[in-house]
Amino acid sequence: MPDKLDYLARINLFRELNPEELRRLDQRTPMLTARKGTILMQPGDATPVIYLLKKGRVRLFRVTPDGKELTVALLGDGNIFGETDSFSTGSGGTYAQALSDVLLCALTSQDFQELLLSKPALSLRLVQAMSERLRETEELLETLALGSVRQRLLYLLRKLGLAFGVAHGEYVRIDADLTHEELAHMIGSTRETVTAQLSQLASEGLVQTERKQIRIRLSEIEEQIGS
DNA sequence: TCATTAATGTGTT
DNA sequence: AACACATTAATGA
Repeated sequence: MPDKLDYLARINLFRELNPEELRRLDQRTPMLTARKGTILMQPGDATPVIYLLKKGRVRLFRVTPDGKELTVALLGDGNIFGETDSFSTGSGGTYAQALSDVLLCALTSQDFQELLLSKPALSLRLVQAMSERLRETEELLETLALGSVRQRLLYLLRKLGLAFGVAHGEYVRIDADLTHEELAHMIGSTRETVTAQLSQLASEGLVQTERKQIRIRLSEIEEQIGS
């Protein structure tokens, strides 16, 4: 089954674990829940922890010097995030916020290292996923630096369509409950501008929008990006 | 149902 | 892009 939650390189470590191993992991790691909106991690947190996201959605974001937020990644079930000396999913200065109620495992970096040693396939997968994340980050950087808001939004919609898309007749529905504001945070723009650009795109027939729902014509958007 | 909050739409600077 | 404000949908007491 294709992975629906693959935005900015999902690292699904659970996929590499069999049920017994998962059970063992559950037993030795504190499980915690947090409600929607909670900041799970922020720069300067004393305890280096690796989190495994068991259920829910989390966004990683950074704050620019002038106080604006830039979303760096959306994570779904099975993702990992955190900062330690030996491993980092961000580049320092990264916040993590729950976008839904979430269920997490907290691992110390020691636990995490032991886990990787006991299961080499995990390390391999981690390297692959992090390489992919790096590649996507470079691509994102280029688009953010060079593109118009329209270009950036189209780029984002394509990516979201590929990651969260569900076929919906002529359209692909982006199944991620994103608000215009959240979209703006992902492309370094503002809520109003995203709203306006989306209605522009809608008038061109490239997208259809409803509150917290967007459907896109993926292939036509890809054409637009190419040209 | 009513009141409040969240999301979106739009015009002005 | 920032701001103000209007409209509409969702939430929840």
